[in-house]
Amino acid sequence: MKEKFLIIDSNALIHRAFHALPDTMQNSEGLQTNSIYGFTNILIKIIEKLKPTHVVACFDIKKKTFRNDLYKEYKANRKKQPQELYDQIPYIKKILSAFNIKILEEEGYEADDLIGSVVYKIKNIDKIILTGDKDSFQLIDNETSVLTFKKGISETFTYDISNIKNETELNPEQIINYKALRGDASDNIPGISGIGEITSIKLLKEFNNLENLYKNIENNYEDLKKEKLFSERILQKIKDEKEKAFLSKKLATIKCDLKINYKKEDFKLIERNNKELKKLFEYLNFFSLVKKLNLEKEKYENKQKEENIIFDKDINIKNIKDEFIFLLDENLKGIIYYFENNIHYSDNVKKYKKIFEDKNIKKISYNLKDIIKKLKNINIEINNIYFDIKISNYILFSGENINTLEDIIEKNFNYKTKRKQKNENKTQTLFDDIKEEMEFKKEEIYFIKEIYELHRTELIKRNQIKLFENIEMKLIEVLSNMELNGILIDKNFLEKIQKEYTIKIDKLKKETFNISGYELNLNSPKQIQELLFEKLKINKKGIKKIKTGYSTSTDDLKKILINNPKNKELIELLINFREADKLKNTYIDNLPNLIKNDGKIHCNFNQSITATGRLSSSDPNMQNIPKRTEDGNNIRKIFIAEKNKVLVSIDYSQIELRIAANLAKEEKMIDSFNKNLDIHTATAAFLNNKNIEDVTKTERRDAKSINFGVLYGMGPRKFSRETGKTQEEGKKYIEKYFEVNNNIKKYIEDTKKFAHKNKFVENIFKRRRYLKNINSKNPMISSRDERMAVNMPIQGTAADIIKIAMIDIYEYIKEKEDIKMLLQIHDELLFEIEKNKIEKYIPILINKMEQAHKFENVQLKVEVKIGEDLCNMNKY
DNA sequence: ATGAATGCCTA
DNA sequence: GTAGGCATTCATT
Repeated sequence: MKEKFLIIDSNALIHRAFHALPDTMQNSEGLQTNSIYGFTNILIKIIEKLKPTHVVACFDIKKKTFRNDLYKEYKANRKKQPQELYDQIPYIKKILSAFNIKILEEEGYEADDLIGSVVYKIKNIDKIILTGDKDSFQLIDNETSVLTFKKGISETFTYDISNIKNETELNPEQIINYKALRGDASDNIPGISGIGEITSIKLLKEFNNLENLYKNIENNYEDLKKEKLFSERILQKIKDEKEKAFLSKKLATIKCDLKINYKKEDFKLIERNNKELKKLFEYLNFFSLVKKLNLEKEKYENKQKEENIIFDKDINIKNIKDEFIFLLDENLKGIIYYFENNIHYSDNVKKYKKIFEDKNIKKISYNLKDIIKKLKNINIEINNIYFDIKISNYILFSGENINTLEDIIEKNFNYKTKRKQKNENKTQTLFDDIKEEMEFKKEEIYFIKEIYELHRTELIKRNQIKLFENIEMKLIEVLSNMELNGILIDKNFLEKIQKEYTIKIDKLKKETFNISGYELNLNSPKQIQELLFEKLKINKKGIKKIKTGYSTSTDDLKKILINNPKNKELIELLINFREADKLKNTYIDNLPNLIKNDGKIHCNFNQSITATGRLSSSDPNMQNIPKRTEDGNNIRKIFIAEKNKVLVSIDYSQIELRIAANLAKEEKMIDSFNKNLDIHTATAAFLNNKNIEDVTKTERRDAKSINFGVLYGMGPRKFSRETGKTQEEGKKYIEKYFEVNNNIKKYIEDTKKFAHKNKFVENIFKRRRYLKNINSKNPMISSRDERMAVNMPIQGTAADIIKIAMIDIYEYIKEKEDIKMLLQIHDELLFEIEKNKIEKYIPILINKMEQAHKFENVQLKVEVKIGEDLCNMNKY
């Protein structure tokens, strides 16, 4: 194996990490750890990547260096760094020792001088200098290269003999001459006044070094003046400031002749002390690093050998410190939990009622929403819902679509749980059922604890702990409550329309077959294609092409309707069949299966699915109940209020446009909202240079389409299709929109820039969305990510605002019997309130929703509707 | 049984 | 153009 010598400029890395990582990174004792973490992380990564055979870490001892004797102002401009930085250095040295990496430092010298001297002394080995600055470029030679960072500490770049000239326009040995002329503001090296980057490079290209430059200036001054390559002013300065130039050169020159009392072999990288490292990392709360070193797997395997489940005796609450990590059995009889470094099992959940209800004990688990619901069923309340790793996993890694406990464990620890192994090869059973389940849970509870610690560190590091604790964790109980509430169903009405729709659909089918001349499956796009485009030979021009031929979607059927009057009846029948069949299948036929004993439907709100922070709903999806068409809206009569109660719907008015106006600080939009104008009419007035009252219906519709379209990154093609304009007209219209709303344009551009640079975007609550294809060379793919990037901060901010409102409202209503929160439909909340209490509650609900977040420019606004069923809702 | 493809419902 | 859930058909384990 080829030998490689990694030489670390420790102080440079420590400073870099200190400023690149947030100061919120602390261990449980309050020690700031960002430098330690950054340094260690880089060290591990570089060792993995370069696989050096020898390593040394060089440190400054910064009192006064020999350079201050030469020039007392040297580095005098440097601010003293905060004490929090210096406090971290001892730990970095301890970590280096645990890695068995030699540390070099010497009074009166900088790390650079030690590096130079090591490079000079140790020959016949490839040397890589890891540093944060460019001073060490002067050391580059055939076997020495410099590895530096770009973008904080997230990317690296190697300078070596082959590329240094291209990158800096200078040879390594010219670097010190460059500093002699140009100076270095950060080190307070003076240089020659009035000579900057361009002139110094030009001078060095002409004269190569300082000595030769002065030889020429002193001997051929008049000739140089005549040549006019450099102005007389410059030449005079050079002449006048000779002393300063040579002093600067001395200051910039790395000393290479310090005595190094070691041989090459002394720097050899030997096996690290894992035990010591584990101890250090655990003290520092670096759980992700424990994992990175594969220390965790080792730990778990050892633990497994020595440990068995302890069946608990009566446990005393006082013995549970402040964290309770637990999982329940499916049948709610058993509980398995982590306590005093052992895994305990009890077959009596009820015995733990006091612990669950204790407000001082933090509850930690996976999928607490379902646990809360189960415990509620056996009359146990749970307080201090503290950490759910399903939720933390979503905040941290939502882009990866990993949601199950087994997958979260596998992702974090590269370990396949026994449950997952079993599921993958179904044939073999490890144990009998109870024993097997116990084995599975034992593993899972162990990993929940580890993941909790790891995720918590990561949330703090990314500054997302507030989002996690104040929004997502608090929402869990709210959602479990809504799911338990459910919404009442009018079974009689459901049975009635089921019969009606059966007849209606049958009739539509028969009429269709009369025209087509044969029976076909109207649900089969393939057979519809055959009928329309082959049997009837309908013109395919303008019809959307899809993988299997031509589309038969309603949109395209409507196009056919316009161009083929003779097929009008058939196409209309198909469209009507589609709508009726959809309503019957999706809503009427399925809902009865989901009604529980209380006559209600209890949908599931998923808190960890969407990419933007919204909730989603399933079984059934209560967020897509029809509304737009008359027949569709009629379906809503299925959902009713309980006796003596009403349904109250409160929805945010134009919440996304209000957010966009605030984020972009778009004056015209802000003004329109604050004057309480209809935003689409106002936009139309601006676009057409008209007064508000003169805006036509079409103009308003086009403006509405563009107002929404902009939030999604719509292009001229879609816009023209939606408004019936030509693409040319559409393009002009959009341009006009951005002229009028220039701040929106700027906001979109800035967001895209941020996304390209960081590969993620974030909303005002620090929720992130990663965009892994944003820099794809394929413009189809990269622009898709750009659109997602523009949309997420807006949609995601709206999502978090309504979550905050839900939390506030729940806090207020949770003990009350006469008001319940039933549903969230993205920008709307549905309540069920006793009829004679609506005047009491509605103003309070309005206030809590509108005050959920205070914006600087445009405030939030809601609208209220009331009704006895979801179809007939009237303005309040 | 499972998954891709198509289509349709919502904010 | 964004964000979802879900039903059906049809070809494939």
